[in-house]
Amino acid sequence: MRISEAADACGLSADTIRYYEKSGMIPPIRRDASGRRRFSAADIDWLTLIYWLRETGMPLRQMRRFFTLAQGGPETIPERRQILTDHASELQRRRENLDKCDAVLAIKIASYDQPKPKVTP
Amino acid sequence: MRISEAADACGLSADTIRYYEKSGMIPPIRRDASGRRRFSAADIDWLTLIYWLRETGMPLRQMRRFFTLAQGGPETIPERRQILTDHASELQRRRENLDKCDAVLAIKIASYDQPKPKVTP
DNA sequence: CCTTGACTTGGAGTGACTCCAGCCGATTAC
DNA sequence: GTAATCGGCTGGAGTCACTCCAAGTCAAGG
Repeated sequence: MRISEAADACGLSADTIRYYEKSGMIPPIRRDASGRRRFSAADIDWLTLIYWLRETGMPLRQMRRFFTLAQGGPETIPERRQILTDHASELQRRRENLDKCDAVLAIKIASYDQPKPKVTP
Repeated sequence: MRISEAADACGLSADTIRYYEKSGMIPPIRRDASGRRRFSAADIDWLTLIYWLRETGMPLRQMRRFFTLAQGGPETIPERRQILTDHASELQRRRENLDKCDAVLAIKIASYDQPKPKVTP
């Protein structure tokens, strides 16, 4: 797979993939004879996970940590699991924020329908 | 109210409030004799709305647009309402993303518990 | 009067991209 | 066969939304 196909497959842009490779959040991608990246299915899997972590706001620092651990052996699994479960709790917090914001928006929008509530009309 | 109190009240940092004032997303705040900002209750209300919009990822460009409209008369209400309802749909999209990411995380976490599914053992 | 602490400004630094110039190699068009 | 086009390469500049800092002002407390 070439970078444009990889980008389509995982949802990240080609620029972002190159940037992630440069900054060590994904393994160095294999190159063909003319120096172009060729992505394996495993690369795509990794990029897809990264895509979802990013999409829900995981900082790159933490992704990098996760990647470094994944390079190590299975003894790093507990910490990897911890990072993912921590992120899952973060998602819960975000969901609550969305709810709160929904409420604020609903109140604000409603206030446009009843623009000036008179005091004892 | 002074800036530190305003920051506590709305959830934004003092630096962020100053930045938002500089870049025209909130009205210029009244100053006291020695040039310090004094925040009214209306200022805090505005900042609190801004806080929730930002917290759920509204770009500053759009907040600025919304603020500019709010400076205008009630004839800008339809567009203001539109911005808020658009943002509410965006929140819905984000909520779906969170769900999707939850699923991806659950699968990944589960894979640590059953690390190597043997093919017909 | 001196210190402390909260505030002011302008400007530099950061994270995470995003875009672009200028180059190279492969494919297609004539 | 060679010209044009396409996709990809690198390094570096630009952007967005802060965040931090230096250097200065001002007010209150001891």
